[in-house]
Amino acid sequence: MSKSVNQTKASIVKAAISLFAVQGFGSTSIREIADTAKVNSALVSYHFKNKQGILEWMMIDYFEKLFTKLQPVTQGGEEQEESCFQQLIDSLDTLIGYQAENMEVSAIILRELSVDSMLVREVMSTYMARLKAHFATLLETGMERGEFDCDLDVEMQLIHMMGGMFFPYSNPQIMRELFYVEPMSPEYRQRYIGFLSKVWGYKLKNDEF
Amino acid sequence: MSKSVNQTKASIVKAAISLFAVQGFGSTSIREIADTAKVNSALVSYHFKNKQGILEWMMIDYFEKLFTKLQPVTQGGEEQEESCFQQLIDSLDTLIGYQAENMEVSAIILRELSVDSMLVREVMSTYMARLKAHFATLLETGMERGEFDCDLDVEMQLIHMMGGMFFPYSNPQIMRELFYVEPMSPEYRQRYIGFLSKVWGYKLKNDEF
DNA sequence: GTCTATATATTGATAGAC
DNA sequence: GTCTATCAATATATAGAC
Repeated sequence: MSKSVNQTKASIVKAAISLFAVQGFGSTSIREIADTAKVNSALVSYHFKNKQGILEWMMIDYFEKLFTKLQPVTQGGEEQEESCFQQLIDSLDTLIGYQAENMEVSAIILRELSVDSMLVREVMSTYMARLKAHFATLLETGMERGEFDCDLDVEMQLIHMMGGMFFPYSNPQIMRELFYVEPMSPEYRQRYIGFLSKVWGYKLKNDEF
Repeated sequence: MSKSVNQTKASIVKAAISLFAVQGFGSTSIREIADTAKVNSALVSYHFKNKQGILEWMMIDYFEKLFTKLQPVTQGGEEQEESCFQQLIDSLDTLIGYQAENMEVSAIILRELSVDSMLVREVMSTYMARLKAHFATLLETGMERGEFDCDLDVEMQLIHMMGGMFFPYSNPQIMRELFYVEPMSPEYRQRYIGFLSKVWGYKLKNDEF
């Protein structure tokens, strides 16, 4: 019985992550990755077929693990279950925490999602669509239940919400050098969730005031 | 008297923009740019020194023109001048409009700002810092004047605001394929500004209710 | 699974003629 | 400013031994 993930394969991925993160996918060569991982460069082709194969593996692994952590939305009818507001905050917290724990991969993926390729389109139509659906469901059922303000454009709320969640992990350098915050730290996560709770507190329906 | 910007130089930039946008800076070669621009590849080195030189030219040109359009904040003491809230909305509208008019370059810059290089650090410490200062001033003076809710974390508001503004232009593909909106269109701009006005309307101090 | 060796193509960049 | 010609470096990818 061998290790579930090959040691060489793991070290290639690890090296690729650190290189892609600082200099970008396109500016990184297979040889560079192999050297950093201290493995023979031919092994990259063996394990991943080509450079894009590493990125593909990285993206799938990232999203599969993410969806393991995201609790499915409880839409069930009756009492005692969590409010949509609470579920929303929990989901945001999970997503932010996950991005913080995987800063480099998060940044790589968000960056590479802005280029045009077959791989990107596939990730977009599967994982990103699933992620959007998750938050859309929360927002919509929350509105049906009267938990949220129905006056606001739902799609715009989603866009604004996603922007707010992704941006700090898409451009951590901006966070660090411009705002002097470390998006990787638990403090940031807590601060951000606190901020969101407060902002949305204002948007809850009247009886919340 | 010759043209202020060399024709060849302009066509190289134009070609580089379309290539960088779809396949990324690192995955684009000088030859590819030259071929697309239908100019000799040696001219790229002549006009821009190297590939990074094109990106540098692109960034400087982009930000210089942006700051031409952004109205300086009027902090002056007395009446009759615009409210900070209105100035904020105006600035956001300008920035969003500018990004929409320069979709490809906006996406390229936001993407490349997430890699680590000397150029990026310089752009960050000059232009991005200036942009942050612009919005920070608006928010802070607005709070001093009692136009905004002072309970909210200012820095977090800035971060969230920037995220919301940049994200759609950083990842236009997500907007198109996930939300079915075209961030380049004037409709989107209007819709987004309308949304923001409404959201912040809730956060204005009490006498606004 | 890992290595050596290598084929083949592409890269960025420049020297020098026009 | 523009071109041709070219170099040296580096790229990806594979065949075949171990």
